[in-house]
Amino acid sequence: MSARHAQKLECESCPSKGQGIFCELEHEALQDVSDHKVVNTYKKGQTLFVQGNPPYGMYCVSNGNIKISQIGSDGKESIVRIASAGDVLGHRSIFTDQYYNATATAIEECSVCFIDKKYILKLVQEKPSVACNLIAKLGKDLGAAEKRVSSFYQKNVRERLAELLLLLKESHGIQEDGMIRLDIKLTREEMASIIGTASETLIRFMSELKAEGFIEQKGKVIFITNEEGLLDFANISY
Amino acid sequence: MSARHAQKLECESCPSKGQGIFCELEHEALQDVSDHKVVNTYKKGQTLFVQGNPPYGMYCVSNGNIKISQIGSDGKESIVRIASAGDVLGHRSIFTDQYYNATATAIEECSVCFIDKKYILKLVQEKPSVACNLIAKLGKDLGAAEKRVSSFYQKNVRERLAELLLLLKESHGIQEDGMIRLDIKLTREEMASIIGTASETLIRFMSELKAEGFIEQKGKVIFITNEEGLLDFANISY
DNA sequence: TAATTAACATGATATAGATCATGTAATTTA
DNA sequence: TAAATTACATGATCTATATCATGTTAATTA
Repeated sequence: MSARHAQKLECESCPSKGQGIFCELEHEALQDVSDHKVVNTYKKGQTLFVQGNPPYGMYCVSNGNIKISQIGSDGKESIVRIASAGDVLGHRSIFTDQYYNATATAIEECSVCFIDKKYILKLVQEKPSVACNLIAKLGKDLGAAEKRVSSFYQKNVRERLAELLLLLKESHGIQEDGMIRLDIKLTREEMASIIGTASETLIRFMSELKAEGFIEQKGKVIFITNEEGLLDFANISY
Repeated sequence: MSARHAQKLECESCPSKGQGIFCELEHEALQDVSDHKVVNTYKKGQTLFVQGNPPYGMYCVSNGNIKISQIGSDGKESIVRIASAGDVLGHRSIFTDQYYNATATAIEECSVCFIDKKYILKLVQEKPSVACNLIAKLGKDLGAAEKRVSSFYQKNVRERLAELLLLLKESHGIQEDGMIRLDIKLTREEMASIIGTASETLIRFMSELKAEGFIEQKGKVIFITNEEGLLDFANISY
């Protein structure tokens, strides 16, 4: 195995190091994690796990974006979360001992480490920092999910769209030429299924935001040109 | 202090023992938890904590029902979760180090133990079972929240109402005279703010369900008389 | 590079459910 | 116990947004 190859596989040199749940582990412990994981790459559209299947372990995103979605009985896809570098996936099902209640799909090429269920359970028992970080991650996800639940009731589509753009700015925004580029490629269909609206309706409001100078589009890439303005009518109170 | 009074205060004899996050602790450790908590009683309408305030500790419900809600900028209340015996509250904010993003209000008389932030952080470090149970609780709550997010998109009000009634049956249902009594007193306004609809709309669909023989009402109390039927058109796929 | 397919865009129309209005029943409060 | 308030109930109307329709552009695939 070449040195370059080996390095690429180590947690120690993971692009997401410092953001993940293992960030407080000392060198040896991290090496041990490294030895217990498998790195997988997924192409756009490939699934990591599928709703209804039993979980065998946890996924840890090294790079790339992954959508976690639920399919309704009518076939409608609802995206409940987007996981990026440093995020974990499938952790919920391991600890609640349930089948996956969502499907994880790569929305672009990405590398994801898989850690066996047994090992992660052991790690949580032995390394309080891992447990605490996992609790914090779940807590943040829960907070975000609860915020979304109330947004559905309290906000109209236009407000939810502004909110989504601001959230994407937080998680994927990159300052560029005096504006903010959203470094994530979502189709309008996918964006619509995040805020729970029809794609036509989403596109209409995107056009409106463009016309009003809040955002710009270059191909699929979205730029936020007036954050203040978006914040203003996203109607965010917290 | 009388023996009866003392007993009432102990975790060892808590009505919620066995359901909570401390259920795997041995006698001494549980006694230690017991020594580090304060029992509070709340009357209907009183708040345990309020959106925007900083958290000082965690709440552990001994008995009674508590609503966790978010108030929108327009004043609309959205109930994101209901906590009952054995549930914990305010845990999210402690570990994510955020202010409360919701308000907890007693919807009936209830007893709740308060555990100091420092102590619970220490406990999670030292007792893996507590950490694991907390992870599992958060995981279940997250799963439920994500399910609700997709319900908003994939289901109409009638389906969400049926879903709510079935969820309340799981958490608060009591078999009684060949039907199931929902042992929780929610106003129609509150029920509406759980499924995200106007109270008038909720009442209309409740009347419909009554007329169709799925439920019965005696005053405020709701009985489920045809669970199969509800399940049938709740459109539940998981 | 042409052909095919998927994504984006916008107009026209339909509808689920919000809002407004009004009345009754059940709790609280005086 | 009466008065006042809050919750429940149902009808009438309005509106935000879904759905249908059709065309254009961009991205795949042959």
